[in-house]
Amino acid sequence: MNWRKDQGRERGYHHGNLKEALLQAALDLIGQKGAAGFTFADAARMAGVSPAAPYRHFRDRDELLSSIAQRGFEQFEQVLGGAWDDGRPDTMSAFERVGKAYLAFAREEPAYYSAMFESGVPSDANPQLLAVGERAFGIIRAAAERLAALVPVGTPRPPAMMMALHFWSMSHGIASLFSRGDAARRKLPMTPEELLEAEVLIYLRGLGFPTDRRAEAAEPQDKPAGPWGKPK
Amino acid sequence: MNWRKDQGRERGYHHGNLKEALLQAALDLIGQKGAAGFTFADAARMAGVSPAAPYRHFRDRDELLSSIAQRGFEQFEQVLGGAWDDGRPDTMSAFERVGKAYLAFAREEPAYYSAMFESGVPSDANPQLLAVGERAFGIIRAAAERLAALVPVGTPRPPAMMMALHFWSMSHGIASLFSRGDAARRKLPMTPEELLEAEVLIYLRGLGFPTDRRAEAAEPQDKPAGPWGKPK
DNA sequence: CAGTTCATGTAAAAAGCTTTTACATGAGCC
DNA sequence: GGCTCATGTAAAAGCTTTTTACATGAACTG
Repeated sequence: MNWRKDQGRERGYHHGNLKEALLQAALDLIGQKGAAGFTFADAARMAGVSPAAPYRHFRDRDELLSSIAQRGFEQFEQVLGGAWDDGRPDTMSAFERVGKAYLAFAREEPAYYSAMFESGVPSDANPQLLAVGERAFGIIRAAAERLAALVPVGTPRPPAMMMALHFWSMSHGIASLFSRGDAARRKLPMTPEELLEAEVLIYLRGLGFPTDRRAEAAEPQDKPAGPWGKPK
Repeated sequence: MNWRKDQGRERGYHHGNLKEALLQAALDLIGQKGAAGFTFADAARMAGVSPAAPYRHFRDRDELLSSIAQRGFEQFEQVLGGAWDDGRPDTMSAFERVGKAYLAFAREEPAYYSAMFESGVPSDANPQLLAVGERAFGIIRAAAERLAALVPVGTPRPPAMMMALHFWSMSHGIASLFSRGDAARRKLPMTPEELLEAEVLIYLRGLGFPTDRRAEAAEPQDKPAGPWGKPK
């Protein structure tokens, strides 16, 4: 049977780039029908190969899923890292960007987000997945550490790790309850971004940060020159 | 073929309570293999009937799943409602109970929690599911409203609805990231309960609540005698 | 109590997915 | 040109889902 029907020109017996095509197809399918609905055979069909072909590149359906989760975390790390930008031009506004970037990723890449957090793929399915997940969280933790250093004296200062977990759970909670593409979205009196921003603001106020949004610029050079150049 | 092999005594051609048995079986299976892994045929087998029998009680696999989600929300409503107990003996401690109850439910009933929030069942799969979901959230919102009434004067007081959404997303974020039975649990420097309690405490401090845990008892009789009797 | 009815179950079958095994192809290499 | 091995295909077994026709017996009905 001819599997590569009419999708572009024939490429002959060998596909040439099947692994990539399968990853892309699976991503599309997850986006359309959810992580649960996606089918190995469907991905093969979409790539124009026989149902057995994918087994040359992935041990089974789960390995394909975890590969997508891994790729998702890689992009996630990029996005969060870019948003954080080592805390430039100042910790507070960079931090705010990270939050927005988190929600933007969940909204714009629901297929990746779904594979990463809602597909049932264990976070330690393979060492690389675990590692890249840690790196992504590491960005949130780095931001939390910089924020922790700014907590006004006289206020109880929780461990930076705990703050990072708080930020992560706030973001993930909002993303998974309200910021997804599917019909699970509840009707909100505001956007998820506004909801998260308000939540973080109240939380930071609870840590003693000044309540005025403008006061955030007053970032003291508390540590004598970290590894980051001064913002120009 | 004899479907009702050796599980207890024979009950003859008719099962007698198949719907209930299927719901129970499905719940067990979801608990063991996750919402994605659970199979309609498996539930039938576990109930001791033919693979076609479940179709007499559920339109398809999805309807069984959403029935479980609905039942889960009913229990959730009970648990949260019991914990809230109309804010007795005081708003703050009752509120704290609700948070603990939320996480306890997620941990002790992972199968229900999974069907409710991670199975891909749309929140409006049927009107009753939507309704009971709203009622459960309504408890959180009621608590948020009572808390909002206690926000000290001079502090910006966010809409109670927004506070409720914040509490929900905090709880759900922690539950779904850290408080689940499966291997997705990350290693934490503290329990999920402690994590949530700290998060809520900081948030409340951000709303102007006294930071001292003991000060919480000082709840003014702000409204002249609500519908709740005074705690004995 | 006999007879009928109807909800509830079974059997069988079609269609599709997963995964394995044996075989086919052809790209890259001596 | 001829090997060799990665990469595809075909075929098959064993699942699941879902439908259709038929079987059973519990509960009315007269």
